[in-house]
Amino acid sequence: MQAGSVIRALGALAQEHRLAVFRLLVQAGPEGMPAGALAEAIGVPASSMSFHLAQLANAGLVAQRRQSRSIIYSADYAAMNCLMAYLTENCCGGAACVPAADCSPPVSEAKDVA
Amino acid sequence: MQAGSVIRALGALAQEHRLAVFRLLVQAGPEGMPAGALAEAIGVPASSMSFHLAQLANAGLVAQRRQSRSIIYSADYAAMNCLMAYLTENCCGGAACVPAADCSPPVSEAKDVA
DNA sequence: CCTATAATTCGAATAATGTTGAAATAACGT
DNA sequence: ACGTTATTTCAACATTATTCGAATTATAGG
Repeated sequence: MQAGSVIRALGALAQEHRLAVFRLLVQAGPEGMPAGALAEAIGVPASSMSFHLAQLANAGLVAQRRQSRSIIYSADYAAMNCLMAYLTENCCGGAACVPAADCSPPVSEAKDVA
Repeated sequence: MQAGSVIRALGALAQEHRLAVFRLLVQAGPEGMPAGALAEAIGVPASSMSFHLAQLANAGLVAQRRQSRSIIYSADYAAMNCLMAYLTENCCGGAACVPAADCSPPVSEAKDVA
């Protein structure tokens, strides 16, 4: 995976609605969900959802197929795997960066640090 | 890890210069690198680098410490691990999404798209 | 052919990010 | 205190993202 693709993929996921959509699609499995259902689930107008889905598709994170009048989107698990692989190999130095890591929130998470 | 933190981390890495900086810092190891060296390595003015480093720090991906006149930045491996963990658990469904995955570029990828 | 449904594209406003030089801050040596 | 070096902060500007209604395209059924 090339740096350019990685940046597109990261950028696609670095947005509230799109991250939510992608997670919905992962949960939905290979069957996927139609665009309209996603728009309703997330609570954005159809045109906005279309924009976000285009970003995810451009990043290669979702696939689309037409089924009658609906367009069904589904998560591309392989692409997600590739992204993870890149982050592991090229950003984490080829192995689990650090033995364990806690991952529990340090304080309140409300104000964030500087 | 919270969705908000994840979005900040993804957004921090979803930028050419910042991804490059982060990878440099990972390579540099725990010793890290001073801001000036990073600016020169990437080829951006000091004020721009400062901006990007602030984004990475805000996302919790890098740590900073002062050493004499320099401020040394270093990758926070644990944070990267947490991000990976979130992506795996919440986006890939708790396991390696798909058995293998090829990850080889489809065409030339030389020019990269937009 | 006409109507209804499902999505996308267009366009134009608003918001968020990225860039940079100049000024401010911090640490050091003299 | 002064000058030098290393970085950050400020402020103005440029670029890119996001939002969403209206218009458009595509499919299906009478």
